Amino acid sequence: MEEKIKQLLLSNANAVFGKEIAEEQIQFQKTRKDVAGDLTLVTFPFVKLLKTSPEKAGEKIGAFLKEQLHEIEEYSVIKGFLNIVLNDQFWVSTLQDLHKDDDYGKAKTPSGKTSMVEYSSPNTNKPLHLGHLRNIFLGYSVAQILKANGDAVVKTQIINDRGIHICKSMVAWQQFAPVDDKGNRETPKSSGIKGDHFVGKYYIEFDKQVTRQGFDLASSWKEDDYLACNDEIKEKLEGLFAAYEREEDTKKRTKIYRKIAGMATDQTDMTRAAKEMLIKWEARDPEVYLLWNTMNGWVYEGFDKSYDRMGVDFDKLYYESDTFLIGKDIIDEGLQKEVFFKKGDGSVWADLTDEGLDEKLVLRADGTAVYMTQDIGTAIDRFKDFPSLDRIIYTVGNEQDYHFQVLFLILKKLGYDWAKQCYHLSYGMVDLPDGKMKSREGRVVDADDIMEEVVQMATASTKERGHLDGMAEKDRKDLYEMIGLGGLKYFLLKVDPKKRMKFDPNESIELNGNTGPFIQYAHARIQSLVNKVALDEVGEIKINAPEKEIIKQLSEYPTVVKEAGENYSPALIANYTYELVKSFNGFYQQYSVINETDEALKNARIVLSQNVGKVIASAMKLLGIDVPNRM
RNA sequence: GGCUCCGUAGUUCAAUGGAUAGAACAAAAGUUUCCUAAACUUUAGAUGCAGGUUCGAUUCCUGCCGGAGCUACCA
Repeated sequence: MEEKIKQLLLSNANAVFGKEIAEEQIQFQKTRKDVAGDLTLVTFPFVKLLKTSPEKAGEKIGAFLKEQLHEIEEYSVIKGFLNIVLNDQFWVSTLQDLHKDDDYGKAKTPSGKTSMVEYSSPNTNKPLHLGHLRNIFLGYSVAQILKANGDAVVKTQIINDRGIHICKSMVAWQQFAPVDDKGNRETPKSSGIKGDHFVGKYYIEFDKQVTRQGFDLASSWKEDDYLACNDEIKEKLEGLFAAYEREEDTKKRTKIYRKIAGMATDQTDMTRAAKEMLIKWEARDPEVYLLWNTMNGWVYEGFDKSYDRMGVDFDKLYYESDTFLIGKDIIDEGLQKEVFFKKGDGSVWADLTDEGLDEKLVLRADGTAVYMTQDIGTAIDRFKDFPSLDRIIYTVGNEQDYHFQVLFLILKKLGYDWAKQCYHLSYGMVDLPDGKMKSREGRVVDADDIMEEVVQMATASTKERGHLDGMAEKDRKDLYEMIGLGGLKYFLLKVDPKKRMKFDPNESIELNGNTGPFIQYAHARIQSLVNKVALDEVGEIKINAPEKEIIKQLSEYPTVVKEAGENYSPALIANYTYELVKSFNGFYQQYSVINETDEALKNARIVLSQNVGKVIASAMKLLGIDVPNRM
């Protein structure tokens, strides 16, 4: 309808306004709740053009439109706002149309675009945490939304299975894992710990031990009057040690301790062991490779279980152990082409100072790859694998904004046209009440734990309501999962992805109010309702104001799906659905559907309810959330 | 220090430059002979500060105050 009015005004601009107008001047918005109207045109933009008051402009346009369009019942002008009331017939046919549409909300024609969505880029040295959950749910949902908008979508994952951090877990396991009487080290199987958690335990152990070693080393330097250090470091260390001994507050003391240890950590035996292992790994040392394969295998077993519970999947996997080699080749080529340059120590850099950025390391002096090396390789590999690819969407936290700015720039400098089609879907961090999560220090909300917890909560509150008489045990279990995970997903997706969000593990995830279960409950109730009536033939339909309001909301759904796609924002879908459900709940409370005596009105309410249910299910599907028929 | 992002009810979140800044939770008070009360209805409560642009600013610009991130031969 908006489009119809827009076209009408544009093509009759001379008749109505006496001159041509620009499309941007025609601005619609939703009519305020307390004002009669279904559609509001903002008339301020015409004031200057027509040299008249906003009221007069509104009158003029209103009169013209009413004359032209039979759908317009009446209109009113309040200040700069032309409020248009559409007649009931328009809304009845709107309802009938969307009722017939099984794919309501989705694009009617393919966009012709192929989009790759990367979400989840786990390191294989520790289990997933709450931050990954936001990342994974966000990326999965964006993939669904892009599909709904007609894209062909490839869901992918980049598995960071190599690098110094992996070597740290490996070194720690070699050095600290308990050995049984047969001489075998502890494994996930022997310890009963899930594989990813098992490896993560050793990564944390590495950090703990290396910190202690670092401190000890620095202390020994102190004994020897910092013989091993230059003056600047010596001075700093002296100051830190003095502060350490003076400080009484344990927390601050720990902080200083870490700082001292950090300064010396690079020189410890453990760090050296990890670095040596990385070099051996890149040289494909058989022993190191075996260890690496074994430990990564443990982690994948764990990840698979987690992904399965999350209900997400991938079409194609990329491993950095493969793509870093491509990256290294490209670095060579880039050196030839003088996109990169080599420093005296052998390290390779990209000079981005002309672009207002700094120099960026792309290969270490010892020849090993850094993150950037493999990210270059991965991108190239992807466009090789999928020649029809139009764009890659990287779902990665905003702490890496700079990294992606640099990556895309380097790809462009290397001459890849598609670099401009790469988009960093940058989402805000999940904060705990006392700040950021630090996985290195083990200060995280674990993904498996939080999933389990929220399902437990869903189980408890569902049992409490007791709506499940006659339901099989298996179905109940599935329902608890659906509600728990639905609550968790909705919680993480309802917030604008770009914004940082807070999560308090002590306050459990809310299941009342603006939540997943609130929406799931509305769906269950609607199913229960429509199951009570025969729906084969829709007879005559009549609507009143309350029905009209909800039809209006339903009619906005396709626009919301489109906007969610354009903005990569599942939050828009979540908020829309919440508003829809709130309206419907109010309606449901006040008016009876199956006891309505006016047949035409009853028909309308049944069809309306059914389609609210349809849109709820469709919208939640786009968020990766399932909805139950009973709860 | 440089660059970037963020400051909205007690708390967690909304608001393409548009009308009287919306919800939820927490607080207070109600609604079950009736389609699932995980619901519904009331009440109270907010744009960090100071300027500027605009018919109109939570939104855009400048400064200040407060918080975060990046600025690693970490990932």
